[in-house]
Amino acid sequence: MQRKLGDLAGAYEPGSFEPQWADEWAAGDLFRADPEAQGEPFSIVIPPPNVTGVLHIGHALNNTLQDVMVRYHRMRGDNVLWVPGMDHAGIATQNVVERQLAAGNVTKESLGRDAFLERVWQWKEESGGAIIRQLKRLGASCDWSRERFTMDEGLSRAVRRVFVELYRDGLIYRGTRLINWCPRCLTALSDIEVEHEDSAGKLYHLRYPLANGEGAVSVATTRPETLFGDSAVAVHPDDERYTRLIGREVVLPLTGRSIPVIADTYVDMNFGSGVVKITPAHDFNDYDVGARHNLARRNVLTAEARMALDAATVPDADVRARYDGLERYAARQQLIADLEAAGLLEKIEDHAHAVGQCYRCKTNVEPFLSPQWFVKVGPPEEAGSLAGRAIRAVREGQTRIVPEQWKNSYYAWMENIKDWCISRQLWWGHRIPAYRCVDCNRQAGSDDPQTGDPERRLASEAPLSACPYCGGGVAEDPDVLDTWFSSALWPFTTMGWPGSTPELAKYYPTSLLVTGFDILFFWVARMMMMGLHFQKEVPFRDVYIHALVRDAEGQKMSKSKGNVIDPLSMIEKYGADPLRFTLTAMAAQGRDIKLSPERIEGYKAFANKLWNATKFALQHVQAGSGDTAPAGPAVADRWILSRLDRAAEDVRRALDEYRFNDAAARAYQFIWNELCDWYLELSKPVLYGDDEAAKARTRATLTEVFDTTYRLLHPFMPFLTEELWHHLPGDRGGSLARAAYPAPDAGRRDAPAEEAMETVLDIIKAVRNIRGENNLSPGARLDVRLHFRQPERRAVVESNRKLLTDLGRIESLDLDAGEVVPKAAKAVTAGIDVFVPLAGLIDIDEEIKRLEKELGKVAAEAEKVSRKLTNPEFINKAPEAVVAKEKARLQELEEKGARLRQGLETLRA
RNA sequence: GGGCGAAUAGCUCAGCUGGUAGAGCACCGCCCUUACAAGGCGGGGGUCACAGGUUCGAGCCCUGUUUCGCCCACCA
Repeated sequence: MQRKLGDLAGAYEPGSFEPQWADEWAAGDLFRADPEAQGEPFSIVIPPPNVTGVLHIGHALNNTLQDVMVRYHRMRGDNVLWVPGMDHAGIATQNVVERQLAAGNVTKESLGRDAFLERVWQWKEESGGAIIRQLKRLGASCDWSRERFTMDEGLSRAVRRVFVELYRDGLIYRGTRLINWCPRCLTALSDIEVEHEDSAGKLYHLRYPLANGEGAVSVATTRPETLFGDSAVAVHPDDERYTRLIGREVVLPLTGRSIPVIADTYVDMNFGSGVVKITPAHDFNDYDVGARHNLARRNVLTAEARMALDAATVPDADVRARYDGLERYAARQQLIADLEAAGLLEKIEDHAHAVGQCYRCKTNVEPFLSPQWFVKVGPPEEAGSLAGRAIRAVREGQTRIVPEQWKNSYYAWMENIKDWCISRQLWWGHRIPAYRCVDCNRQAGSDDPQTGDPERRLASEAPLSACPYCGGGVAEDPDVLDTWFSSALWPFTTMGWPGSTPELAKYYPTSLLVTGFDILFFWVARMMMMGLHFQKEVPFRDVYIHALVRDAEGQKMSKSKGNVIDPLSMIEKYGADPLRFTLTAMAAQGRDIKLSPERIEGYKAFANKLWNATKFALQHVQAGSGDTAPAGPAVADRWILSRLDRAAEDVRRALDEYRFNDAAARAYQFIWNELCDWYLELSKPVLYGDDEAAKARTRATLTEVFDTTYRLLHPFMPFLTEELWHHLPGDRGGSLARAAYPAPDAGRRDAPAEEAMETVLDIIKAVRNIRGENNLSPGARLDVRLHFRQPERRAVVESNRKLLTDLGRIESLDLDAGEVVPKAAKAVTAGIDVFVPLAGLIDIDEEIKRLEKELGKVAAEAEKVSRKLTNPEFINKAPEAVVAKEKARLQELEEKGARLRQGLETLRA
């Protein structure tokens, strides 16, 4: 994998090396996981992107964060597995292909099921790989040899096994229930696949005449067209306005049917008239009320949400003829017109309310009575139920959710969970492995005692050709499973379950799941339930929930708004590394990311900085290729190594705690502010000097520091660091991705060097400050005189005289100044007074102003601290260490103030 | 109707267990100094939304208020 570098001469151009590295990484065995190998397991399964898509910015964030963790752990020497793959995304993909067909005026029905599925597979093969290619371009270090697809052979077998086992355990059942139905997709949906969008609707007040002719009751509804399906009207049992009516009957307009007035506490006395129409087949509340009162369920709609009235429901043939086949909203208009004509429309009010919409096509969903398959997930309070176990696992900390605030959402949802409708009337997906015996019909064993599905069902992993009970013919269930059913199994099916594989033994439970909160319920919760049931163990130890990426204005990105930031064009324009670094640096826990291209551009400058710094270092390191092993490093060398050691420790800690932004910021800060701004500048006097031994030492340090820095930064910017790393001298045989991550090293930590350098840097900063504040030219060389209040600092200054004079642009440096230097600018650092004699350079008034400003700050600060210290409460109650610190600080400030004042007096004199 | 989160410099945001308010960009001044003008050096700028409370001490903890944002929910 040694890659002969091109030229570093030019500027940083990520496009010139990123794609090559992406190819090389993907081609090799670099990221292949070996369950037999040594090392602590660290495993992640990718949240499988839909085959419908291209990489969007959310994927870029999600996979960048995973890759940061994966590369970090791999470099730490862990045994790492990152499983890539794709999701078949049943309803979404079917919709895409149907739309394509529609463009050619073809329907899936005209093609037939098998031919249609062939088309979907074909489409999957063509475009399904795009996102994988894009992930590679982003730098994702997955084990590409293990790429899985939710509908591949192995996973499909696992899905059938799971279905059959759950069915046998009584955890999957079939029943005719009121479910959410999309009249456009023509399929059932689970509760969470319905989105509730507040919209401006109307509240219609209708009059239902009393059967005895004594007037009418007023009924408020948002859905008048379901009137035909009414089985009762309900009032609250305590509502005195209506107690006399309970048990009487009203006449349902247009049908002539008499329906009872019932009492149920579900009714809110304060809403509308306090009388509610009860339509058990078209409303979830009414369904429950109907069940309590044993009311008939009259379905008045087709699957397409058109009116379909039978003679029992609406005896009047004319009425039926007028409504049958009318689309639901047309029927509403018709009904209002009819009621108005009959004098039964009291009023219409504006009324904002939430209407459920299909999460895939935004069509208003219809509560619809139909036979479906369900997973029995509750009751949540029952410890042994699927939901109960999933709740307990998080409560007991077997799985940790980060940031913790999401735990509340998880609990809240889990504790109110209802059975999961898993059948979909689609073609694309896992065919439900269940059969209906054509001959055993009407046997005992009805699934649902109340609504009754009187046909015996058989679940079988292998295709079934005859009924095992009677030998008769069987019909395969035409439906497919909810796409989330197979994703719920992802953490263990991708590892070879139902086989017992070395992968499962080594890598399950996975170490970490990185995902967005939008699929916490769709996916995470279901994986918890299925993992616990089938593996007797949680599917992941940690769940890191990241934020949503928004545009610079904080708007959710959407195609219709046109504010989508396309990660691929960002990579094209700025490079994958800057994009990755931006996303990582902005990934603060619990906060959405407002992304703008300018930010990425900013981090490209950072990459460029490191690129150029490397150019500088190599130019010198290569010149010294014949160096022998240097003697002990100089203080500046020890200092930068010590600082780097601190940075490594901080970055590691941040990553261990999933504080991605802190980790990125710390690496950035070290590289730019310590390595580039200081160390490289400090190295110049040595490298351009003529002390060969010192040069050799500095070259060795440069090599070591850059080597370690690339390792440190590699998880964030893999391409740049890999490229630069191979430019370093020596044999860099493998890939940086397999090199060791910097670990805190007591040998590098060097407090005396840090303290010594602080003295030197303080003097340089003081001189620079005087220069800048007095508007002296940066080129002007100054005479500087130092007075040592703490003589022990003299030695370090003396031995770094060259650094000081170069970086401070000092003409002459006098270490023997007295306490007072007339007509000089003055700065006070720890233990040292810094004087710059004016010698006609400095405007005395300007310098007086500068000193006054400085003194003002110091005095104000000293005043604050001194107030604190004269407060007996503080002295008595604050911890000793805090008091001591404040005392020291006050002394320091007072000393500094006195010195500055002295400087002022000297100038004024 | 519940729940969660946010409010800190002109802008975008950090600020981990309460102990000297930070960064990037923008701004001002001086510099094309032999890695980098995608740069260097120096500098200005904040009643930490508001009102109370706890504490020796609050951006951080508690209560309330305001303004945004999100999630969940079957008020017809």
